[in-house]
Amino acid sequence: MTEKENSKDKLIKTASRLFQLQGYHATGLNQITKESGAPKGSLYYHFPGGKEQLALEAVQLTAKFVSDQIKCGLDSSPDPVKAIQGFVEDIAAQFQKYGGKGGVPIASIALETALISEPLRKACQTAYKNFQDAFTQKLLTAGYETNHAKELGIVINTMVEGAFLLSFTMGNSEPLRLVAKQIPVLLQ
Amino acid sequence: MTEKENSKDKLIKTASRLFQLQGYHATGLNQITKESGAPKGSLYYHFPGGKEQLALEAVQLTAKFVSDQIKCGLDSSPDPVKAIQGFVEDIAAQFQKYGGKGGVPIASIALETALISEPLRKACQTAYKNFQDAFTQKLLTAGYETNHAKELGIVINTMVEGAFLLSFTMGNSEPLRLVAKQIPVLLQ
DNA sequence: GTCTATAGTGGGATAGAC
DNA sequence: GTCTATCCCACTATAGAC
Repeated sequence: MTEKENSKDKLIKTASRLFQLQGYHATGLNQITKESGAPKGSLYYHFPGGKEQLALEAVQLTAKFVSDQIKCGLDSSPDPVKAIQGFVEDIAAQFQKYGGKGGVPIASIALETALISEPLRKACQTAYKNFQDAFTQKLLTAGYETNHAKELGIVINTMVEGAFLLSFTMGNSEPLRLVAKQIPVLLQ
Repeated sequence: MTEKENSKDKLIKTASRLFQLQGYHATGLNQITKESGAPKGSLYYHFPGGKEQLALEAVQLTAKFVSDQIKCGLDSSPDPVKAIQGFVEDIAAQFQKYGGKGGVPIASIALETALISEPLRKACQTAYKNFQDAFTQKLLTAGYETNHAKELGIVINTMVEGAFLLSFTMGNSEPLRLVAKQIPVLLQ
């Protein structure tokens, strides 16, 4: 295995960041190759499917990153209420650290491409399902009834996504913090 | 006053629909003028500020439409729990009626433009604030304490937006329906 | 108020050398 | 694996006639 980061990985990483920041249509392949530092001629070699394929792999990278972040965050406490609440508070803190200028993972690509690219829509769908599963698993481990845990996993995911979207738009972490505050009510 | 719809209104209405469906960058001014039926040369006469100004007025139109829809929906019952729950259920039903292909109001433009156009960001922010106020007012009328009503208004807004985004991406109204189901828990 | 033409830019994608 | 050149297309915006 190579120690150095190869061109393909650099392209995916940069694409992942730029798509999240600027959205799908506003991000050009020129900008991606330039900022990635990858050779300019290598894009269509690694991604014969062009922009769509690159976006697909970028979504998968973002999804894995976020998914790991959720699972790691939920390990902070055996109590699911404290763990999930703490996780959302962490997101709020992280949001403020970047001045609310970091973009919203997955959501931009999901909204822009769900109706025009079924592969991209499915990738975003899979991402969200994995997020939900992470919450659901935590609740199952804590003894929640199966169906209840599944439903709450989805609802928590919706709250976090919605709060992220609102905090981003308002330039203010209040929605994220308020969602964190309501977690105990929801999980009572 | 003119009985017929003027060109400016037709442009705003079409822009509002297309931006919601396709997003900001994927929607061209050519398509808007064509589908609106407005004279092709009239766009920059009515909107000297170009695409940004048109989008601004489109966001305001969408915002007013959604805001009225919320207020109207919340009038269905004096009980805030039933009213809000019924409203979210109505959204879910409406979502399914259009096969989940109607796009998400405000969110697409918010995500695509918040970092590149402060006027558009503020328009989206104002839209969300109005949505939140509608929920908050309902809770205040029902006797909820001021601060609690404000916080819940924001949280309900985040849940609806998040559920809309997830339902749209998953092509499934389940997130919206599950959020409706949790409203009584949240507002207990 | 509306029309046409066009400037000027940048997009995604391909071909063929190396 | 990488590079350069290039094609074709779409976009926003402006100028100037009517």
